[in-house]
Amino acid sequence: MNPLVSAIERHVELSPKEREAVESLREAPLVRVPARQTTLSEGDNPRVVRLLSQGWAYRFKDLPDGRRQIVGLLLPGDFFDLGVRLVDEMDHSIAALTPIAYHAIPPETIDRLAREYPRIADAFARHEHVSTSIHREWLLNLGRRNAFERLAHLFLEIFMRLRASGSARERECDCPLTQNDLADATGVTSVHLNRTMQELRREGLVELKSKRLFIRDYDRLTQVAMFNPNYLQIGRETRHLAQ
Amino acid sequence: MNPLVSAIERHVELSPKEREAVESLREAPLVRVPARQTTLSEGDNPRVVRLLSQGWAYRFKDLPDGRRQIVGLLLPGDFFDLGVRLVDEMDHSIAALTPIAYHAIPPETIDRLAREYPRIADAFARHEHVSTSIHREWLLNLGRRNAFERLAHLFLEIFMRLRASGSARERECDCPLTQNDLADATGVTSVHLNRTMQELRREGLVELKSKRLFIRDYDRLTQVAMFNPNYLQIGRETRHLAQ
DNA sequence: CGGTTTTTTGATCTCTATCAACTATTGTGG
DNA sequence: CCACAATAGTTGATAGAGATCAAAAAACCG
Repeated sequence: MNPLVSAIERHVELSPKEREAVESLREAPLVRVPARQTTLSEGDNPRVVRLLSQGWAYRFKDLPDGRRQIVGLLLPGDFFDLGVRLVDEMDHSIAALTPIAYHAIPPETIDRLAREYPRIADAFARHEHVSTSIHREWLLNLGRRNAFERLAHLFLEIFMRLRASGSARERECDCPLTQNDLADATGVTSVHLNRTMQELRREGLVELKSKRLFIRDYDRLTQVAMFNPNYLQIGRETRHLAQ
Repeated sequence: MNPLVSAIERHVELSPKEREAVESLREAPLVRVPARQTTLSEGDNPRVVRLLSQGWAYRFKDLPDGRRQIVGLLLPGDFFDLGVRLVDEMDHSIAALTPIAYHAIPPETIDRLAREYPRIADAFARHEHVSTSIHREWLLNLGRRNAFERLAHLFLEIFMRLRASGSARERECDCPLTQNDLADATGVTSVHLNRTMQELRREGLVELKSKRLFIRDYDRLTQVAMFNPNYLQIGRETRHLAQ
């Protein structure tokens, strides 16, 4: 199953015709960006809707003095801002984490699809809604969880999102983030992140080696992270697979 | 100028007919909620779109062990989740900060308005988009600013948002949050928040007394907060007033 | 294989949490 | 309008999580 269709079908069931319409988005020009390159900067005026086809990217913001915060991860099948056409200045930046390829879709195509197929419009809206819910969960993460819990939570989110798109195995998945990236996502320094990661490892909860994440104790991990998957709006059947 | 119309008109210019259509939202039944009451809980299935007419509210999430994080403020004129009809489980809760009154609008009314008046649909979308941008700025706030900078930033956001809706004076505005609320919004304890607030006062930046916020040194405040108003998408003319 | 990036370690400092009063302010019923 | 209760703000002492700085070890890459 390809992550693009499933990212939409996770939200609504599609008729064959609708699925075909969604698939047609893949005809939009494909743009490749090397790893670690910023593809969209705060202040830019984005002119197309982007649909991530391959690779991982992240949203980030930075402060004048160089402090940086990753505010979200983009996985294959994710849109970068469906509502972007309405906005004239990006409030944040987006960079490739790995080499990526995205489809550059003219906003009119999105509008047309949404107009012709109300269920697809709903799916787009839900996709945006989930992105926002994720932001809120991250706010809780940064504001009220400690480093250990935060990292546990982040790993679980990655694992759950990948599994929902069919890209994870039973208890492992890709995770191309460096400790530096993880530190920028969890709001700690990389030194402290390193120590926190060792603790997760020592506790037999999670291991990360050669860009691959291994969940060693799923139950205890969800417990220490106080992970409640409802914010991801993953359907019942998918959530069921979690057990 | 009433905050409802201006909240929409901030985003797009309306024709008299469009303005009338927006005004018609105020015919929706008005619901009153006493201060400090939770009006919508995580897990609930919201059936209407709510438009805050009077008073302040906040979004929050909490952890099983009682830690709580405020993830956003709702001011008069704000919608609580236009996209709510698409969702079957709230990912967060909403509570009244002061006594509030909101309009309970059937989702069909929103849909109809959006269908009939594309510019209003755009305004709705922008409103949602700004809410999301605010979440991202808060992520930066919690992840990378220290307590002093965070609080300075929060005060500026409140001031700027109120001023954009015409509810602030030159250098002061309402601010009904207790120190406990401010602590929950900035991710620190109330004791530490108290000390941070004293420092802001001592430095001659901001004062808060009897629920009223006084900006004592706007320039230095924006500087220490590293405040960049672009995320609020406040129009050029409004931003101009900031000086 | 040599150079770069990433991970790891140790020592020390600082910011924020915690706990436990205490004071001031606000609000309410008599 | 006062009295008292409840809420909100303040203080001090101490503990702990996470930051900082500097450098070494390990992994990765062309």
